[in-house]
Amino acid sequence: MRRPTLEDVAAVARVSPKTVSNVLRGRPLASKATQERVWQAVAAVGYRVNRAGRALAGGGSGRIAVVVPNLHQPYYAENAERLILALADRGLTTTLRIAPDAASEREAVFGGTTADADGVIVCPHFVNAELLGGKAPDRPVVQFGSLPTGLLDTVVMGEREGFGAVTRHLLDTGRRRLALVWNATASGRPDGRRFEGFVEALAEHGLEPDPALMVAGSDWDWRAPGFEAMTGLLASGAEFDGVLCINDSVAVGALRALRAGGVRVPDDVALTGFDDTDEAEFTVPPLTTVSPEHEAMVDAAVRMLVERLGGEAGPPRVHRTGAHLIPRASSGVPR
Amino acid sequence: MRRPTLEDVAAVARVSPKTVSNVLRGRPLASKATQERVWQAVAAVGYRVNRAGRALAGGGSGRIAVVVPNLHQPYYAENAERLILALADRGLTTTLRIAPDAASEREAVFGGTTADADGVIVCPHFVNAELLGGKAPDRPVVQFGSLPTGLLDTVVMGEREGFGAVTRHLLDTGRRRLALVWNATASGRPDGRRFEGFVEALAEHGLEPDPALMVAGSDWDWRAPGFEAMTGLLASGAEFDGVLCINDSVAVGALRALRAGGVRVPDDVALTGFDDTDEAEFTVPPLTTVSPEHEAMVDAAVRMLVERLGGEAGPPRVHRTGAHLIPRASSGVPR
DNA sequence: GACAGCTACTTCAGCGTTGTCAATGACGAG
DNA sequence: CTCGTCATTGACAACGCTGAAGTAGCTGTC
Repeated sequence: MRRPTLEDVAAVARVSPKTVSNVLRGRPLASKATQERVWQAVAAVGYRVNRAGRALAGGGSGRIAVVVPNLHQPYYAENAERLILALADRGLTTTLRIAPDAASEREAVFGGTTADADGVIVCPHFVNAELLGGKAPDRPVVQFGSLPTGLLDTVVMGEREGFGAVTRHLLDTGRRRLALVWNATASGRPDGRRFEGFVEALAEHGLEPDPALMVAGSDWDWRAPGFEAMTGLLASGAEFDGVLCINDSVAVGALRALRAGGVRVPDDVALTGFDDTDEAEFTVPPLTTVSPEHEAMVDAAVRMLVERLGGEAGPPRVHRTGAHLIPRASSGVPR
Repeated sequence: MRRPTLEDVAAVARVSPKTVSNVLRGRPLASKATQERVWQAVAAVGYRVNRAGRALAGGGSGRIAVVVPNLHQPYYAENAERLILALADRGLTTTLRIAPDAASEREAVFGGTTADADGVIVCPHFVNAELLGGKAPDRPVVQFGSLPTGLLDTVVMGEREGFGAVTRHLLDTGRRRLALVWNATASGRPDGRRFEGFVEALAEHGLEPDPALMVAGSDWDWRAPGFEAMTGLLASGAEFDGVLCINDSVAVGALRALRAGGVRVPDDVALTGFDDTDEAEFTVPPLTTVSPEHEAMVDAAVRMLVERLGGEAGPPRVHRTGAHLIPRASSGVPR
């Protein structure tokens, strides 16, 4: 019951193994008639390419490494799922690499443990120009989200416009004292494109961010830090009628803290997240959030990767996608 | 800048490539001194094994396929994460295959699209003896959870005892009219080991399941079906003071339905889940659940797989793990 | 002192595929 | 009718690694 090889197909199609190989790779070298015969033979013997052989001979492994910091945060799990399925549609298998720290993320991008992949899509938690050491990897790597480094093809989400939109949404519904629950940043203050969107939207209403209302959890953007940060904010005695969280998971943590503190959402305080993860739809109350247009992001990432795999040269590209508000009950009109 | 091969290492260590290979594979054929020299040479040239070459030559690819129905359900995402990390600890890379339907799950187990993996760990949604066609695959496959088929090494969680424990917990805290929110089953009625645990625990208190209190969502065990099912139960006008859900995701959906219906948790109704996923800790109120002892399950699965990869023969084994109650506020004592 | 039985290696062929380049045949031009 | 050209296809040698089957050199044995 040996697995059929190119040679078996060749015997049936009455051509050389090399011709079978050419047909399979879609090379326009064989005549129509030969191609036809080869495909029939492939079906007849039930041939499937041996990736190891192909990889050894230099034809590529057909394998893509998807790199995420973890899978327990829905944001990463859901993106990994979308990417894996989209890659599978193109006939590419996925090696999923969990890189929980900067060193392993860097290593995964450059290829130590993912050396057998033809390309990489990294959902970065750490990547930046410094981490990359200013060097571009020697195979196609697409960065999925976060800030472009100028070194990698990058898909960026509509962070500024999205966060601006949700900020305006709160302002438009009468909220004025807006708190921010962020992840830990190097500077100790909220930063990044989302923060810019926030500041811009406030400015349109003649407002400025209030440092007393900006809090961050410990080192990771996740539910527990959101809970901690909000608990701290409540304890500070600060007054606010709206809370914008850097993402949905943080918002879920913050929501629990608000409820534990006896604060009603949305009656006393409006709450919002970002990312449009599945969990946001099933919180109580359902969470207003921002959709980064996942489909468009995944499409762009896979398309760019495939183009590079196909030999496309040129400087790193940046694909920008939009973002739109998903209003739900957590930001309902206050009484 | 060619990637170093066995031959490069061999040249430095002044031995044959084959000896280097033997040392790398841990074969006790070389002398201590030679082994030492080889390892130094490996470090010196920065050698990393070429998996394609090894796989072609028959030495195995060092790659394991982890098969899950999806990654958007936290149960699967969290298990995938644990499995991938545990496999990585053993030097095994993971191909993550998302198999959303029975056909692709079967195909992934038998090896069509995962042919290049040395072994498989499948978190099944469909696998059963019939689906497998009564045949065992020709490479190590470990089934992670669900019912043993007698064809695969299987890790089973403490479903019956776990569900029994949570049932007793509700009974012990005075709940008597217990509803069940299940996933869709072939029979249209709750079944399986968890259900057995439920029935047993009820019997200890001289009670029987009430068909009017058993509901199921549509075709998938997930938040929305939990919501639907609970909405239906509320609409039926049935009275109950406790709800046991087949898993945490269903419970999250049910929780939202309860809240939407103005039912207070836990004051009016106690609510419980199963699986101890991360989301259960951050619902409002936090969800009482059952921990299937993830660590033990993952350890057992990886250990069995590695043993099989190491050539261990013998009939399919079943490793049973325990389960313990994690009481939280959602099942707090009623007023 | 010839030889079996070790230990410590090496040699060799081949895994399935592909790139390179050569070979074949058909066909039109001269 | 011969020759060059183009369109097809084939032969061959890798790619990096490992299993099987060697070959030395040494020890101990009768």
